[in-house]
Amino acid sequence: MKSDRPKYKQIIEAAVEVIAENGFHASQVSKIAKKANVADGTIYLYFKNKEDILISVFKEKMGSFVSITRGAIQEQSSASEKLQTFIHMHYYQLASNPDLAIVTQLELRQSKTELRIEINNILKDYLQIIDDILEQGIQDGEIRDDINLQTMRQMIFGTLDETVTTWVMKLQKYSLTNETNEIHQLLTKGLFIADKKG
Amino acid sequence: MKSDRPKYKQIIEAAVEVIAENGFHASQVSKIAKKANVADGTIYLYFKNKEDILISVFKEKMGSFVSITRGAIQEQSSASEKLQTFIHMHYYQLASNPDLAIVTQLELRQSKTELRIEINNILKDYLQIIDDILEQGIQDGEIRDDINLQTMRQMIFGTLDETVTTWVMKLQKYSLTNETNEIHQLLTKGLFIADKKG
Amino acid sequence: MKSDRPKYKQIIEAAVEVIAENGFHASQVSKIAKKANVADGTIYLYFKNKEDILISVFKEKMGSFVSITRGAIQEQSSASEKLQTFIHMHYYQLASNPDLAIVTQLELRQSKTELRIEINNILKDYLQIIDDILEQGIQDGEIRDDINLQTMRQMIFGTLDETVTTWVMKLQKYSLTNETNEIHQLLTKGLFIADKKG
Amino acid sequence: MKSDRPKYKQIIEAAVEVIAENGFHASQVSKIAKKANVADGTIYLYFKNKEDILISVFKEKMGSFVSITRGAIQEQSSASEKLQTFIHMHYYQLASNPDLAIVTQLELRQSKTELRIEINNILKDYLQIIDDILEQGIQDGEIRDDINLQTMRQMIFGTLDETVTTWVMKLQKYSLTNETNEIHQLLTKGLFIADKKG
DNA sequence: GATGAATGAGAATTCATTCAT
DNA sequence: TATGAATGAATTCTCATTCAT
Repeated sequence: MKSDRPKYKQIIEAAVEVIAENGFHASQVSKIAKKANVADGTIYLYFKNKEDILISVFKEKMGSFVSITRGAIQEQSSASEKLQTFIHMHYYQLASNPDLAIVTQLELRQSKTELRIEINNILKDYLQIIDDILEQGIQDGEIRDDINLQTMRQMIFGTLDETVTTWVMKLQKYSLTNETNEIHQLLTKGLFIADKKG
Repeated sequence: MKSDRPKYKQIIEAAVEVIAENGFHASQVSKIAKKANVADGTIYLYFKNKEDILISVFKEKMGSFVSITRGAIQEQSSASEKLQTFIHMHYYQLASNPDLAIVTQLELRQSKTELRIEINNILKDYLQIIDDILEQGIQDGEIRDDINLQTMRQMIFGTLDETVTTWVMKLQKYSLTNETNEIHQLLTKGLFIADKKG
Repeated sequence: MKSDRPKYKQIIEAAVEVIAENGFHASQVSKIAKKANVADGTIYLYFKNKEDILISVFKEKMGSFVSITRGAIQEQSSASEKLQTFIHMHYYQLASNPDLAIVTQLELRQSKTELRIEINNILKDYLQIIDDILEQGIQDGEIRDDINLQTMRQMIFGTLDETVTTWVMKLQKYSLTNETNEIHQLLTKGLFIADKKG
Repeated sequence: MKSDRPKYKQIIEAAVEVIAENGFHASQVSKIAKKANVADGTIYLYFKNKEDILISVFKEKMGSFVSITRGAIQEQSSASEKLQTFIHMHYYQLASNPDLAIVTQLELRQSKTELRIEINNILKDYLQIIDDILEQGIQDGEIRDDINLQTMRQMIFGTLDETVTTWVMKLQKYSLTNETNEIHQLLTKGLFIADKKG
């Protein structure tokens, strides 16, 4: 399996660094090869083309993202706690990998539309975690069942994504994980004051 | 003022069409010039460079977006109604301009990081509308004051943005404006069932 | 018309020189551009791609080849004289343009098979001259009518082509035009001694 | 002797097939290796480089061409019969190996100029057969002695070569061997009607 | 202002060849 | 001998931008 070969990982790691530093378009394949200590041509033994490197970085990282996040969540019982953990892990993992955060929030979006579709497919596994939490919450009577699950998931992911992008664009000057509680509050209880809801 | 000159609008409109159809990178300046019925060189009498076209499309469209949206909102009194109107107008305006939606949700994101900063600046006027609604809501005691206004705005914008992007990527197969109520509900009351909040 | 623009001819002439000197594959487009005193990109305003330069060189030169040869031939009356003139002109024109001879006899053959087909099409006008001579000769009772005209043409062209290629490969060390009479004799009377034929 | 080793022949045969099918330039060494069921590197134990494969194919095939042709010819006595047999064998052997015909008539010509010289050397043994026939014919008084032997040979070979190339490019749609008699007639008696010669 | 012919920088990718095993 | 993973040189072509008219 190609991802077992050591050079594969070498190239992936080099790519994250180089792309975060220079942006995708300014990241020449030769630059990535150099940082990975392989020949230019070697890249093409592992990746179809330059875009495939980007996709693969995302796939690879998303894979561990998913398993780590799932691991953390299953230690929680209620949907509320699970959501809290999801938010925390999302922020935590990106905050711990600023290079990766730059790649996912900025560089990955610069790809061609067709690529975006592939990216979305890879994202599905991750979004499924949200869906699972929501489903449990609905069954437990914790989460409202009068609204489309997909819509709820879009709010959650859209909110997290926007907050991370803002944080990246503000040059990561503040703690992202500190936002966890506020965001959890907002997502679960909404903008409006409860009394007013009655 | 340059935007009064007839060819300026011609080029802007041509650019929206060409970019929506081909994507930003595949939209050669010469293609835009052709569709606008001007010479290639003429583009550069109105725009600094190719990116400036993209920015200007966004600025131009955002300008009218902002004034139309503000117009609609001021007819409402409560923060809740205003937010509802904001959501509706956001969806409505993009749904009425599918080409523009493609440009804002997909193509505009493909720009270089430095450009994204400029885009964010243009966006500020639009985001200010959200902030104004939130401020009023807080003052009126309608909206919670225990959470950072910026955070709330990020949730609102992030949610809208994600829902529109999903809609564009799903090839606009369903009605976006129909989502207005659900999204308003979700944003204001949150995911969780009110009873559970106590 | 593009071939009227001065740069077109400039590039064609530069290409003949560069290709004759270096061979087609070793003739970088940039080298041709430099010799033609135009920018690399300018080449592509006049030619589809590198192969198109080669084709165009051939087309252009063949065009004048055809008209000059036709002009010379029409001053002759008998098929025999016309054939003699054809042979002479073929040798004379290539001997006067050693660079062109290298291109037609060696470099042009190195092109991809699909290209060879296009080359053959261009050649048709030239081969038609032979056919015209043969037809006249047959009608005049000068040339045998018991053999396929195409076959006769293949002998004539094949013989001329082979003699020129040999001359090019022997580094043009002898006079090609001096061969005219012998070749004419051979082609018209054959290898065998007439007496023996009876 | 390297040509005794089994993989040598394997590679040669694979090369003929691959080159005939794809053309020389599109015939990657790895493709030839795959078809020959050897590793890429193995090729280089038998051949200096990719061109050497092409040359060796030609050398190998030409070798058997020469011996088969010589064998057939020595059964004939007169120069006329020998020439007839030579023409027949030339056509027959290429018509029986369409792949080889493609390689000799089209692909082999696409090689670099230096290579063409080496090819010509290999060809010499074959051309010598023609020279031998001509020499005998001259001594026997069958063939004219007023014309350079080399020139006569060029006519013969040029004619055969052109007819075969035409046949290959016309996708081998007609019988090549059927041409034998006409070509023999033409070469020996010439284009012109005998009566006219006097 | 308007034109559009000319410019020229810039980088992904292939594939013949090598060499450690 | 045989392998095949790794190498890295080498070049076309595009297209945003300019500037003489």
